[in-house]
Amino acid sequence: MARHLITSAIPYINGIKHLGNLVGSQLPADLYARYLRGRGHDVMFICATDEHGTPAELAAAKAGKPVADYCAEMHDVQAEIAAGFRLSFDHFGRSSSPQNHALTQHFARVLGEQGLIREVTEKQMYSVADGRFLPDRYIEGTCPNCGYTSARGDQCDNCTKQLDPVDLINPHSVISGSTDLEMRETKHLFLRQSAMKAKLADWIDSKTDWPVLTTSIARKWLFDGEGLQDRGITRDLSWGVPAQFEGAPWAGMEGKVFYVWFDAPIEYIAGTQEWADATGGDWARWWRTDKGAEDVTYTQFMGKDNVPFHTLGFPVTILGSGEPWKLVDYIKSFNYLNYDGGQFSTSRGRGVFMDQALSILPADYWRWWLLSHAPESADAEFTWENFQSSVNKDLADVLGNLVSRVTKFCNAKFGLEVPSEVVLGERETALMAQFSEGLAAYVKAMDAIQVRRSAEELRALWVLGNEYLQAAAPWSVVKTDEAAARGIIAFALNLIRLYAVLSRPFIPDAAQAIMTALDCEDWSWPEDLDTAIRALPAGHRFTVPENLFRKITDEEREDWAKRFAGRRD
RNA sequence: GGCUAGGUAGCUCAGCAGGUUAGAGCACGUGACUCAUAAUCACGGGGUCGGGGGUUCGAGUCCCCCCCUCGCCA
Repeated sequence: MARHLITSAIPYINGIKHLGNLVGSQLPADLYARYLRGRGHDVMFICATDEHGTPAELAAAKAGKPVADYCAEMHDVQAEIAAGFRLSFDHFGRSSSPQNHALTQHFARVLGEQGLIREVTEKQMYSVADGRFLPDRYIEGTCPNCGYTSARGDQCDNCTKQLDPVDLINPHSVISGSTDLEMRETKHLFLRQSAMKAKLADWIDSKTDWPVLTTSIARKWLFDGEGLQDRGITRDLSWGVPAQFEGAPWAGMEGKVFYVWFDAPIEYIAGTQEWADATGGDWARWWRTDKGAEDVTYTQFMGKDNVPFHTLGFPVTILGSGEPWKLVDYIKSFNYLNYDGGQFSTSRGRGVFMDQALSILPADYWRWWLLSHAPESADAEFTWENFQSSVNKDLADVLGNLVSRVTKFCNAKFGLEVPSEVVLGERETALMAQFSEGLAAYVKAMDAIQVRRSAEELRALWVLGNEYLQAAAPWSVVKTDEAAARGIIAFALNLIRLYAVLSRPFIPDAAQAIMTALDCEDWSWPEDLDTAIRALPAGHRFTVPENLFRKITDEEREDWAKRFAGRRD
């Protein structure tokens, strides 16, 4: 039994995420976590909400709520939706937790003591009326380029020109509307990533088995242009981890907090501490190599936009601390999922959001499609036609119908119990050989976290069941040799139990429905097929389950395509 | 403009340490079967692997140039 630490990139707090976000990190992480648990390994699967920063403040202001209240509410909303998708986190934490406050300040202090943080004085826009410095996004004015009156301090949304706040005509504070703005000197902390460049480069070079997507992005940031740059890790906000604290190796940082990309990954650790505090568990054995984590395999999942923070920023924090923290072993990154010829868009409400998805169909339908089309080698594309045909064919026809025809046939001819012991005849032995080969391919793909390939191999196993049944034809055999027909069905029922076990990482609800119908609780992984195929003995009672999956009709498909094309209501 | 990843059957994608007639699923056609959610199974049609050069006995698979798409950066 091995020990696996798994983290998913933590979703930002300002609203409900769309399917592209889901398939880029949380869902494949869940697949892997479930698979490893299924194999009997010890798994710690951590996720959280990323709550600090400007967008959270803006979203809270828009909702007319204090930012702390807003985040608390949205965390609960996201947690509920995650549960709806059956994401099996051991803990779904919050980057605003006391644990993360303390740990982020701990890392900042240690990094400061290691000489990896420097103070930088720069000029920034200050709002006298608001009594605070304003991030670029908090300033609006008229674009000097196109005349758009609501251009932001960092960029004009109308003509997309990159701007500096001082470029704006009639600049004003987004918070108060005040035009009483002035440039003032201010001090920020920078993480000296550049000092760790060689070490990071060696580390990345040593990861020859990582996805190209991961290493190529890391190398680009390491070597592109002038190479890896130091990055500011503080911001002028009130919502966040205070940058001035007792024992801090610097002064004058009052009113500033750490920037999200610094504290967000630290939440992986703090989230585990939250779990420990809630359950009485031991977090250190997962994260401290001096306290039991030396044999932990740590895998991170994320979309490609998050790769720089996980290959450079966070490792600088971990390695630079000089303390024995567990460093990531494997980074699985994903491309983007597009929606019907364009991008998913949170701001324009284009595409399907997680809550909407669940309101239309149960989690398994989405899990199956998303995972079997995960954007691994390139950006992938969601279309309703593809979704409909995949779900109908793979889930309803290939798997669902197999379970249905076997259980119903048995009930009709022999009643609601396994009608015979499993006896491996020539046909069954041949199938077991094929199955064994297919299972090995499935396991190999899962071990390598090849998501699409895994789905393909799993489906191939389902198909074997149909091939077997079709060739064995118990419905005609029963007319001349009832004992033989009983044997075929006993074998098929046991095959179905195996499908439940093997399919659980992808479609946990359907897997449970099968097991419940079979009145079985043996979820153990079929390390030995010959034993596993006999798990349900003769006379074992079962029930005929409701159809596992329904089909998506053309009318529904057209209706949904129309509904999600534009504005989210 | 720089960089990344791509451009392979109608659709979604595999394949790429270069090597027999280029694969899968879906869709399509024919047949089988009738237990099952008009499901399943078998067989078949269909691609000059973005374009052009080159290396090689041999190239979707390596090199060069060009075109197109997506994203990141400037």
